[in-house]
Amino acid sequence: MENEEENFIKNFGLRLRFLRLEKKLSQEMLANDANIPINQIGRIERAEIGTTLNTIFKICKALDIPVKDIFD
Amino acid sequence: MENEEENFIKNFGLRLRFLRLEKKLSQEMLANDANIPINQIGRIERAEIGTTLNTIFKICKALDIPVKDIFD
DNA sequence: TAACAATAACACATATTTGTGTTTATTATA
DNA sequence: TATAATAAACACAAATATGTGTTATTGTTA
Repeated sequence: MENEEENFIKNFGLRLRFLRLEKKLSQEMLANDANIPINQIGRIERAEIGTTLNTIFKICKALDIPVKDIFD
Repeated sequence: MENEEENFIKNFGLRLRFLRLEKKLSQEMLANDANIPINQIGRIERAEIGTTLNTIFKICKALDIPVKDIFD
């Protein structure tokens, strides 16, 4: 049985990866657009961290999607 | 001219407060339900901090709403 | 007014994320 | 194979959030 919170973080990471690839962006390109470190995208996608509102906002802006869409 | 990220954090706080009051919960009651410190709710509502995925998940679960609803 | 509940506003140690850099795997392509 | 592009994995300091506690302020009600 999985931990609920960990599962949420993992799903968030998978969703981010899906949306990023959908736009045909590399982690590096997205990181540059969002003005965050290159490694940060990978850490989030691999669910190593539970990122913050600031980073979520910057990423969604770079992906050109409403923030709520990343929680679908 | 407002900073976009700060504005996002502020809106998140206002939205949380609205949803909490809608359910007629005090900060303390919500904090207990979400199993987070009492002060944390206030800090988020006042936009003192840009909270993390973990806390967002716990709060939304306590409010009994999908996470995406807090980003409307 | 007095008493109470709720929130704000502090302080401080701990935990986590962020930012920066480097190195190693992996994947795709010529 | 060889090369390049991409991603993973690692380390570490700095910044921020969390967790805990206390005190002050605000709002409501008797």
